[in-house]
Amino acid sequence: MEPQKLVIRVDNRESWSGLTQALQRFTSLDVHFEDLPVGDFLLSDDVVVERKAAADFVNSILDKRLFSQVQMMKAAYTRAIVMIEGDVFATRSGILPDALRGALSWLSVIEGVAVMTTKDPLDSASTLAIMTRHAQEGLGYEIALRGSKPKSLDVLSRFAVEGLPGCGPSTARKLLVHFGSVRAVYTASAEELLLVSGVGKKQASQIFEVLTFPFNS
Amino acid sequence: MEPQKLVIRVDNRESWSGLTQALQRFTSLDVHFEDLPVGDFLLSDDVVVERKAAADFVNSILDKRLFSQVQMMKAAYTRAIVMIEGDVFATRSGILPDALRGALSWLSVIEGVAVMTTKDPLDSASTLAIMTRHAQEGLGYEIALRGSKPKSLDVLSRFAVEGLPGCGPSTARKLLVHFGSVRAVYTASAEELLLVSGVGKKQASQIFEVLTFPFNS
DNA sequence: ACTTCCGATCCTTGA
DNA sequence: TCAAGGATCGGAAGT
Repeated sequence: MEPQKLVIRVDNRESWSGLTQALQRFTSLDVHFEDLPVGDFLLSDDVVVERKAAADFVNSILDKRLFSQVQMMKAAYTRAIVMIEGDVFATRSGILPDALRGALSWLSVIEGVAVMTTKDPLDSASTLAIMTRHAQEGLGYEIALRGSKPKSLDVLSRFAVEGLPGCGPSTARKLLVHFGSVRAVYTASAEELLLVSGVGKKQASQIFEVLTFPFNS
Repeated sequence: MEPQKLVIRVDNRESWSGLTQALQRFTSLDVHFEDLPVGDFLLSDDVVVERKAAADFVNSILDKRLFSQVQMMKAAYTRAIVMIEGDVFATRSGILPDALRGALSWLSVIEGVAVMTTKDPLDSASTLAIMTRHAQEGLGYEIALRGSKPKSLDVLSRFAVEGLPGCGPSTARKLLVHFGSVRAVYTASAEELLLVSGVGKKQASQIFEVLTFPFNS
């Protein structure tokens, strides 16, 4: 009997792309289109792929999109893969080579996100086809190797607090640890904010001002 | 005080290579030579790297060395990385492209082994230097989740509210108009949020969850 | 991601 | 005890 087709779920934003067209020509694959909350391809319930052209990859570093995207992917799925199409070092864009190496190393070594490089959309499609088979037929049981269970809310909390003036990653974390939740941070008085180390008089009043500022129309 | 040097342990078989020479010129690194039982570089007690020139990589697929080497690396260390120097698809060696893709996919998707591709020995050295720092110190700082911020109060208010899940510019504005201030939005209950047009049941509960989620560590 | 730069915060001093 | 100084940290902007 004919082997059952593998289902690959593709985000609607990718539906027009050449890659996706190529993907549909694989008889082994059943291509479904959906609105994926994060990522571009779902190879199984556990494996998500974000695909970026080389230039996009560089841009997503520069504007910091990459980092939040990766955090979301890790939060939502047990295995996250970034697929880079083309040569990132060839995109002359003023970015330091060490910044690129840093980003790639960060993905692999720190975040544990697999990086897959491809030559062009056709290569990407072929690679996705194979990865889909591996993800669905080759994994089966050993998903356990990602240690801690994902906590997307931690990321979202930090994201929310980093919206405050003068709050970067470090101060955001301190505030959350001190107050215990986003809501507690946002209901704090200027004096309470002042108690957090790293937050001085000036910053405390700036934050408080934003929180209580009466919004006009 | 001066930061302590990072120790990278290099297998003796690699000691003569151009890569290793380049590695020794990094002032941040302290290069130790040893007889490593498996792999070519130890970035920390947990992270091992096997470095292969593109042609070697292809050969190790053909004669099945790759499979056992990876198994041994995984057995001995918690994180294994394969560094491929050069373009594997450029090595005309009769191997089918799909066999290469299969091997790369197998490493990433099934074995959970990170694959790092580099252009040449110098690129490899720079990459190893950065990976070593990441393996031993992590980033050493935290990365920002958002890009740069606006400065005027009303824009700042919107910006703060846009940190909530599913809140773009439009929804943020509606929430602010409805509640009157950032603080009021952040103290709202799920039911109150639901009253705002554009916010449905699902989004209301998501928002509420982020607000009240107890932050860990 | 990395680098550089600047201002705020914090910490030490010494009167 | 507190103010002024300098060392340190964290955020912003640019590549």
